[in-house]
Amino acid sequence: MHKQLLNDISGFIDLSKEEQDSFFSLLQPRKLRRKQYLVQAGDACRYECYVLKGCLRQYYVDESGSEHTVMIAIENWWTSDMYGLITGNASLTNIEAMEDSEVLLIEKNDFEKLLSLVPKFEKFFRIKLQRAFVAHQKRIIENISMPAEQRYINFTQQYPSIEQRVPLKYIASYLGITPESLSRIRKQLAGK
Amino acid sequence: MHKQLLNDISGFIDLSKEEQDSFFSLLQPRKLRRKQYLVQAGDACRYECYVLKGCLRQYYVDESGSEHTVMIAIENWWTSDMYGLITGNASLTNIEAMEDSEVLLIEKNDFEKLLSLVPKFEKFFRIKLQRAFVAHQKRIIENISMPAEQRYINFTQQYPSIEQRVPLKYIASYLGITPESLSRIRKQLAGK
DNA sequence: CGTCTATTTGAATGTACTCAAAAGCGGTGG
DNA sequence: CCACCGCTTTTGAGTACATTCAAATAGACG
Repeated sequence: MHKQLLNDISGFIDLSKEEQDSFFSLLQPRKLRRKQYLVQAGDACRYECYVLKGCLRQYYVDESGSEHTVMIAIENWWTSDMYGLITGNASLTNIEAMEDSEVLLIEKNDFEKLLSLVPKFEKFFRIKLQRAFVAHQKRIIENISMPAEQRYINFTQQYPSIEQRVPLKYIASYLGITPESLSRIRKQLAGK
Repeated sequence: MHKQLLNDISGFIDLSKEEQDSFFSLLQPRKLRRKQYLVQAGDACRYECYVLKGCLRQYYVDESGSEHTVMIAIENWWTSDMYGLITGNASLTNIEAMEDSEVLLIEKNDFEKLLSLVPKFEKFFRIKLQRAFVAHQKRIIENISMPAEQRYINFTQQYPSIEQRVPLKYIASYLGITPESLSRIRKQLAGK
């Protein structure tokens, strides 16, 4: 069961049968419909979430009401409103399914229990977070140093075939540009 | 000794006297002159670095030779080229002292040793990385959703009095704008 | 004091934005 | 199965913001 997730984990730490079982016992499978929220800004973020199937987006809504895509999580990604999760405060972002999806949830308390009961998971998430750190720095560098066209090209390489799954307007908002600008950039690139 | 660092750590984990000592034994104090490199892009990143005093900047140099400031690390911050550190590959960024500085270094191998010998440090760095995760997401949101003027205002609030310490051109490159644009933004704001 | 670097200012250019409207696409119900 | 509706994407025109390049001014350091 949950072979996907186990594969992911065993790339970094070795779990005994018992550790696996106690981990799995904390996981709550859930199906999400397209457009269904996993987290809404303002609510507490109660879960860490692993995507088995489908596609979620995390987005921030600014004062003027515009949405800004923080993260696109596909199969085998972890997602949550990290701010809400670690502070216990209201979440800053929304997380919504863009396709009918299947996820595994770990409740905040269970997550903390897991970390203290099976310290190997401290290592696992530390490593995951280090990689996220590098990925975030990369995205920041791109944002501050590259024009939108180049950021779009990089995006399509990082998420191959995602354009067939996700409305372009969300990609635009991930890149920090308007849908109109993305449309023009794509037209531009098509003519090459 | 190293009270600063101990304070920081004890906010998150409790260390026994022995654990403290074994931790401190791994730390290498180093003084850096202004403009001295701690890491150069292309070299291996051998250290995790804690800033006791002074101010460092981490920056990326693109193909056209422009510098882009990824991070500004002042007192009590940790810094390193995380990519180089976790992969063992050549560093992607430079880290340079902007003031004469004092830092504590942990060699890559010692760092890994520490994590396996004293698992509490897994927790400590996991928590640090979670906070960095949130901070990075915040910066990404700002980059994709706010005009340069607002990003600059936020920056001055996040790093109060840093403008007295750091040349403006590095702040501009942190914000992803040219020094000329920052100059105009500041002029603009001054007239309010 | 002089030199080197950082910052400011100006003018022209370019990139991305807004607002408005048209075209395309997908799903639903008759 | 087609027609319609709502949402996404494209296109156009005008505007705003930030850039480039060049030059002047100001500051810091030896």
